Amino acid sequence: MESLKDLSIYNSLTGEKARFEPLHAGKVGMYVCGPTLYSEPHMGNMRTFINFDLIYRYLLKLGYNVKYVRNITDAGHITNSAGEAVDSIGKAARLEQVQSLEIVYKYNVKFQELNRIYNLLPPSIEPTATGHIQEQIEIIEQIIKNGFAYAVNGSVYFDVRAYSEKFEYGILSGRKVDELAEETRDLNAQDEKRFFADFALWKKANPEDMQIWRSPWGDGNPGWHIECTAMSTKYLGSEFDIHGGGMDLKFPHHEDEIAQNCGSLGCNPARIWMHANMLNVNGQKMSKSLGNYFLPKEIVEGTTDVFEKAYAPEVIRFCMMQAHYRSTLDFTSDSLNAAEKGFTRLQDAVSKLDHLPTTNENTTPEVSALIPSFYQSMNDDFNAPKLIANLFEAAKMIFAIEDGKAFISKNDLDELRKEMHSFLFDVLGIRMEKAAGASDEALNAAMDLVLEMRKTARENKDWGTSDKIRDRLTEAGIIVKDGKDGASWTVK
RNA sequence: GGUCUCGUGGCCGAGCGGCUAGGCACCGGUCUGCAAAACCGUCUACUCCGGUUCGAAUCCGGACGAGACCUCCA
Repeated sequence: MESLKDLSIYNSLTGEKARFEPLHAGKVGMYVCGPTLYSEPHMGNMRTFINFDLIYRYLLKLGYNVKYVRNITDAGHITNSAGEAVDSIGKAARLEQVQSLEIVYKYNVKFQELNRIYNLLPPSIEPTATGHIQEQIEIIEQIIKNGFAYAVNGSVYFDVRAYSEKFEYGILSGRKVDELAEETRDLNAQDEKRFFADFALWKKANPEDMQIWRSPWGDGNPGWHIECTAMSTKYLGSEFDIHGGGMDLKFPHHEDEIAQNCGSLGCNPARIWMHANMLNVNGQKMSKSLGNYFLPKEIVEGTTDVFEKAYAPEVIRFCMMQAHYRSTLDFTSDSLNAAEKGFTRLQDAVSKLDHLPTTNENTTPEVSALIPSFYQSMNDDFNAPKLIANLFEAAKMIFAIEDGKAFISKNDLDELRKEMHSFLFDVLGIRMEKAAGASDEALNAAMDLVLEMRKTARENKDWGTSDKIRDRLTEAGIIVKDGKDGASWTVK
């Protein structure tokens, strides 16, 4: 059984899959870059968070005691390479004529609501950048003390050249310091920096900034990358197991985090770096200008023009789980509809688990192989699509058992039910509640009566009445289906 | 321009050197008063050109194509 817990993880740092060995037996420290709350997270953001939720859930499933830290960026990102002040949060706040704290709070409430809708487990801690200004200042002081940063006119920059004499800048993204100059498109940003690749740790305040803090270098605000270094260190220590985020954060954000950690504490913060891939919509990266941009809530409510109909959050999550976290995923009406259909099939099979015939004979070998396959798939770098294929195999076997073409013992059935539920609900995080309609008792009672009358009509071969009831109900939005065990209905 | 991914059947997507996932659609069948649904079965792909190998979708080289990052971005 122990081999069932032999997890391998792909490490972006090495470009290889390796057996996972936690730094401290039985415990995992994981840090994931969370949302920047100057707007509502879009569907692409959600995919990353959902993927790390899956990873968190599987680590828990394997019995690890996981400390999962996902930060909230609520301090403005300060500079771009051109050296212009870009205080995203302040900008959005002024636009909407409110205080920055107010806008961050507003979007945080929305973000937490999305977490519930999409069934994400709450992380162990969700620390905010603004709540850790002091820690950030202390890290910056340490980096200066170690000789890897310098202060200029109230700002502090990381000294990439000094750093690269002792450490390797670019180990994560495969960049070479000497080559960085050639690949930078904009070379106008020299201004205060000694070297074009240097990046801000602390930026002097502009008069129009909405968020300003005091520091040893004067009033200002922290650089974009330093908050993660400060918070990961505070909650997980100088070195921990897993650091994750979206692919687009690999450079410069994560590269600079490594530099800051090495520059202050002498080591790479994480043993394993994991990067989740992007979500495409209709073959292209989600973008407002392409018209394929939508919010996680809009697709659930059917209020986006990108798709013709609404999709349940479980269906969206299921669709996402059918692609590996390291692959790009394309959302189209076809892929979503396919996921919806498949999800229903799996749902049917799972519900049959509760009243499946068992035998005293041996369980069919194909059925016995099911549970180990679930673990093997997930142990292979969290291969959820493969797990789902295994679950469909299980569905097929469940139908076969029902038809008497395969067999399962009582004990094995109990075990299969337990593990299928666990992988579906706990690991994939997919809810399988009964479809809507069941909540309205009056409607249920009325439908029971109508279907009973129709049943009588059918027994009398009164097809006219029978079909009239079905057609009128269809018009009213209620679909009636005649099965072997009588008629069933769903609201559509 | 630089760095790096990737190119799988009608569509979405696993695969990491031999045993050729899975879902959806299509088609065929079972069931059914009809319809729908459901279940069963079928369909055998790997951008192109070289190379390595007994054997390649899978490794190497090249071409073409797509995308990401280099600038706020999950």
